[in-house]
Amino acid sequence: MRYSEDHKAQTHQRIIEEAARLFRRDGVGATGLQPLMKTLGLTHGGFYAHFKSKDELVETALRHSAEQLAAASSELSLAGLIKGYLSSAHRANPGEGCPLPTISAELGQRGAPSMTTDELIRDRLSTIEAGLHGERADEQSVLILSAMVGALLLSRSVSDPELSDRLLKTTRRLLIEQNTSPNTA
Amino acid sequence: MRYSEDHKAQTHQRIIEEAARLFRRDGVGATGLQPLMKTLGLTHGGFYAHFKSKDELVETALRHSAEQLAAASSELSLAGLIKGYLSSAHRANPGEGCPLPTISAELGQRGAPSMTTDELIRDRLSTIEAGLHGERADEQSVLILSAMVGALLLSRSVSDPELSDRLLKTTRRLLIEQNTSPNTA
DNA sequence: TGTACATCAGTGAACGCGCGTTCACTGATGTAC
DNA sequence: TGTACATCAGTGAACGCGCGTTCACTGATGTAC
Repeated sequence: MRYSEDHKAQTHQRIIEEAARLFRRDGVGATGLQPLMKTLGLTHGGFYAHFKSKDELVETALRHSAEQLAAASSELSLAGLIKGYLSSAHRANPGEGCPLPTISAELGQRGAPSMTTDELIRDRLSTIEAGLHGERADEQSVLILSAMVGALLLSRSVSDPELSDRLLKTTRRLLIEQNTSPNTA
Repeated sequence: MRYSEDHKAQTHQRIIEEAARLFRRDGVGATGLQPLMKTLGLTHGGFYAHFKSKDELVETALRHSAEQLAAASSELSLAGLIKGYLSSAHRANPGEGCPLPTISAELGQRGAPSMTTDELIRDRLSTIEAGLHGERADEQSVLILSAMVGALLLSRSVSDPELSDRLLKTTRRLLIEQNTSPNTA
């Protein structure tokens, strides 16, 4: 069956979006192409009309996640960025959130670290740095990003909800106190 | 064949140690029981004389990693702990290092977060807190642990060695500067 | 001391399963005449 | 305007593979007599 002009482009985009969600929520290795395509109401064979391999989809989906996140946080103040990143909502929805705590370990272990991770991290560092005032903003931005990623990762890995809250909220409060002036928060 | 008295206990321990290494280096999902047993010069069927399931081994190996790490860092000052954690050696050898940056995301995604992760995190927080002097040592310890885990994770996920170094070394320097007095470092 | 038997860590084939990937095919639509 | 043909996104069976797990078996050693 032949479809309307932009039908393929739409399907292509739907695959990327669903993959970006599942890769972050369940992990890359734990996400099969067959279940992924089924979720979209398609059969798995058709996947290869859109992507050369699963690896190519991983790369594309990671880039999509990065762009989506960049767009969502571009208007925020530094305090707003930290609040959103270290929020219960972000913790509860890894599929819609930052890919760094969820899939960067796996990508590193795969032995094929992509440039996209580098770009994502550099972007994040620039955004944070732009919201800082001190002399060593470039250095402090590294500490802030590391703490945000680490705190979110740990808060999701823990089974005790109180410990999870403590990790998330304490990091959030200290980062805001130590890096933003009260009136701009 | 029947072996000497403690032979089984020795094999049991060898499985745990190799698993702890491979789970951290390659990930839990990417580590098969068949290759694991082969590495030890055994066949895969014998695995079930030692463990009920792979999940049980995961739990046991994680606990082993945690205890090993606790022992290795018990004598260190806070500055020493931070230096060792955010060192090139630790970055280069995930199999011998902290399990938090390597497998906690995967354990969280599996949906079966274990109490062992909680214990490991609480232990680490206590150790860090004991090395701090200010009033809010309990809060600051959370920030420090988050930053250490995040920085190590990111430094391993990146493809540009310069960016990796920047993440590792900047976080190390700032954490030490901001949390230890010069004479005790 | 010598022999028969019990033990059980480890063997290796087999199980069903889901994985990523390939490929001959389908059939609705667009194009050519 | 009506018909023949080309296109190609999507179908679904099949491929080899490695996974976790099961199980009947092996055979060196310890124990019982």
